[in-house]
Amino acid sequence: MSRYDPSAFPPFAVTVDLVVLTVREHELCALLVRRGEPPFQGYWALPGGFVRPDEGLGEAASRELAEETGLRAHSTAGQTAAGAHLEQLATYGHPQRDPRMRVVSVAHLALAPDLPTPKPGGDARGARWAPVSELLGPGPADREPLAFDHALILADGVERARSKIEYSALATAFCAEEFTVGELRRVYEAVWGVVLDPRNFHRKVTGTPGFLVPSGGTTTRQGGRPAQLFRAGGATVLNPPMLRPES
Amino acid sequence: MSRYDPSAFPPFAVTVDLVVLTVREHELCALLVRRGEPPFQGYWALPGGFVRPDEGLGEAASRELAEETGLRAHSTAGQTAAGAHLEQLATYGHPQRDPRMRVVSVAHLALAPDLPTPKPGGDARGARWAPVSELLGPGPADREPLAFDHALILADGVERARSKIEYSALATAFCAEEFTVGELRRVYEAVWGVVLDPRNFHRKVTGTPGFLVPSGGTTTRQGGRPAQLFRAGGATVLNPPMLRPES
DNA sequence: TTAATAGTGTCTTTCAGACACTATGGA
DNA sequence: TCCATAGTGTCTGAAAGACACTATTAA
Repeated sequence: MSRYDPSAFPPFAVTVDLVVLTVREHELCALLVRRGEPPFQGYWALPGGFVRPDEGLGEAASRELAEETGLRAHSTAGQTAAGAHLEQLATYGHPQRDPRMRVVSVAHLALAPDLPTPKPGGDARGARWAPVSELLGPGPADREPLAFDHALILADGVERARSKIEYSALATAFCAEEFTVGELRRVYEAVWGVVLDPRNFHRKVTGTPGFLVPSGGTTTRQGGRPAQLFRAGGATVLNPPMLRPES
Repeated sequence: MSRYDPSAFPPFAVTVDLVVLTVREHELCALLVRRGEPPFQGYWALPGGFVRPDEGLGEAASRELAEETGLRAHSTAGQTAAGAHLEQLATYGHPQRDPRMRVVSVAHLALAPDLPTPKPGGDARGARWAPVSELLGPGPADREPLAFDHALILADGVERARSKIEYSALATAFCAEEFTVGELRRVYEAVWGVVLDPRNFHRKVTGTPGFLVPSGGTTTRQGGRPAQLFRAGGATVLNPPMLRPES
């Protein structure tokens, strides 16, 4: 009973699927594409595709992300100007998840700032940003289902994002290169679906070493008193963490 | 450019590899098996094997765990008598990670109580529990390397375990069905490689709702004053968490 | 002036960490 | 008796949450 018999392995197809999240108009949104062929023709699905024979899993995810959004991914450290955070999420391999053949999908999670194009992707298929609240949660049972097991993957990705912004500086991946404390707070509020105290949030976020560095300027783009502009500091883990309010 | 063309997908082999951790004699240990055939013949490796055409990824991991250790896995909730915790860890698919062919491995993490058999597995291959400290970290450069990318997978699994016992009740998966507070403390000390204050640990762990439930009895198996016996409570997330000492 | 957002200060409670002290068994 | 471990109490400092108050812009 050899463990790796190259002449007699069961054949699998391996794909990557992407949970691409952004914050638009105070709402957490996910990128969906419309399927142009069966199965699930006409359904909305997560972007994704086959892993090529000579590329790694992260490479494949990065390539798909660029094809769909034009974003360059930074899978290790924080993002820069035209970049997004990208990390592996989980792998889904239920034998019947694709009705045609055995497909194992390595899902990845990408966090991006609000993109200028409302309908991204140069592809011929349709694409849209859909509010996560309309896709998941205790919504009406008649809402449009996603293709394959993509609702499950999306739910896992959203939960990963919600929990990771507690202990890491990842929330800045949703912001532009320069942002205010208020804009960062609205990111947390949108991702968690809560309302946070602006004063406590300000004290906490500016008091966490390495989270934010002042970039010098100010802006009044949110109205009111001019707010300092910040960039993401080098820190990846937050100490103390930003704790999500309970229940 | 169809995304799922069943007639022209690149063929992959899909395996599961297991990071099986336990605590033996105050040390965090991982289960290794010796490879009986090339490549890496004679090297120590993580247990694992091919995913069968009709089984899911978690099923495959559970089957491999049972074959290697006799443990039944409980992948969702806490473990029971002869069970271990099992969860998906991450997927490794570098194109050259196996010299013979394209293999994508879905690694899983299993946490088990100290097993009665020092050399587990009814298989003909050798197997052993190896202290994690001897396999990872800034040890001597002449230490025996693991097969494939298994050192990387092991490091990721150990880091996952170290971080998960902070926020979840998973540390009880390393204990027998009934255990004392001191035994649980020694689990934390072994996994984190630190020394904890017994009094503060006791106060914290007994004050966290749902973590421990008294089972009524006492034991003196650790010497000293008789200690209360506990079972794992139903809680999966700990609030407040058990924070790992810094640096 | 009013409305809106930015930012500071202050109080209370909770909890982590340090550590004195008591309790209860075995050798 | 001594020694080991179990378990409680008490103090201090850090930080979260509630919220009064000031600051600075645009309409």
